[in-house]
Amino acid sequence: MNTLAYGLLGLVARTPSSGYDLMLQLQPYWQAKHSQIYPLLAKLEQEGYMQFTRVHQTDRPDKKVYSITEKGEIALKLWLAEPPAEPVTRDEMVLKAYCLQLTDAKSARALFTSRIEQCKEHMQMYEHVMQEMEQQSDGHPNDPNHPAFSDYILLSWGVRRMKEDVKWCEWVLELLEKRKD
Amino acid sequence: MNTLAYGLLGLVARTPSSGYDLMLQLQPYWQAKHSQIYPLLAKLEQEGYMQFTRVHQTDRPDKKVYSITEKGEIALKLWLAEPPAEPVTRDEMVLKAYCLQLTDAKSARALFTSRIEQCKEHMQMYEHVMQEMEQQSDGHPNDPNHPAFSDYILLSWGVRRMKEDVKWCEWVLELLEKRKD
DNA sequence: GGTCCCATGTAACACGTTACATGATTAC
DNA sequence: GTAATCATGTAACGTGTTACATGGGACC
Repeated sequence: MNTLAYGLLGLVARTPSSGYDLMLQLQPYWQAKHSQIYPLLAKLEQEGYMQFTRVHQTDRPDKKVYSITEKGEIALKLWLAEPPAEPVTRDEMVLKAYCLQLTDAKSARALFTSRIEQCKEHMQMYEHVMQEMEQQSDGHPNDPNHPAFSDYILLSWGVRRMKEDVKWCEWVLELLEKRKD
Repeated sequence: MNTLAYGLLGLVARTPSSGYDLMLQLQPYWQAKHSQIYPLLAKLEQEGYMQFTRVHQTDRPDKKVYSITEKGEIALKLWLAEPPAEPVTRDEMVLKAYCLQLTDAKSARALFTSRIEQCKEHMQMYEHVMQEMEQQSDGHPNDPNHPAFSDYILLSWGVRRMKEDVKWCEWVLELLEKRKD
């Protein structure tokens, strides 16, 4: 049982889904390809954490819809009660920023303007989804009892982080103005 | 040539160092164990991106001090000119937050209080190093011509992020007050 | 005497990505 | 026709972690 396994367990606990669907749902929160997900689902099913039913579709290929078992729910709740592991971030940008002195001023600036663009793209995506949520008439998602509460807070985290990263990049760009080459 | 290889190249370009030293220097920016670094350094040396000289020490074991070659510098500068890849973050916290509805209110709150503690610890470390930098008498590191400029901006990024994450956790904790169980 | 730091390496395993493989339906 | 989406899987490879292996010096 690794983190990806618990992530999948968490998704199917909310809504029974196919492997393909889980892959898409998981993307924003944990990057994993279908080639990693399918074998893991098979393993989780064999070990009794999940079960699946084959669902026939006429317009599309048939699918296996996975749902959580009692054993899976117990394991999931035990995992949830443990404090979260420290995040692991692998950002090429950090390594490149560390080498600023080795580049010309132009490349140095480009590093931060590129990152600003990346951040803004993500921010717009997040904000768009949040706005759609807020416009639904089933209550506001900032209510912790709303079913989309967790989605809402994670999106707002994304927006906050992107905003802060943009601010930082702009601050660095300002400092870089004073650079002599 | 992968990202870790360029990271090592960037470090030795600034200061020729041993594998052990590179491992320690790299830790804050890219997590890698010595078992990954030593073979990679050997490969980079064989392919002509780096060279090493054996340095004898009396009180400690001898070491191999790696420095960058011309070929290495060219490769490094080409890499620096490319826009940075999108960061990859793997944070268990995100997956756990997604499952908030499945836990009791107590575990839900614990998730965010634990994260606040983690953030504050990091923040204090970063701030401590920054303060030490500022107290050195060789100019202020927020000058882009200062040799520690890149270290300084990366530390300040760390502090900013940690502060923002704490704020977000506190915001979520406030919202969670209204939860009915 | 035990533990920590320095210093370098290999081996086995776990995790993640890319590529290979198949095949139907929908949209341009 | 050609590309995209849905749907599931395997194989090969690259990356990252844990464990094994060695050995001297410093410190308590």
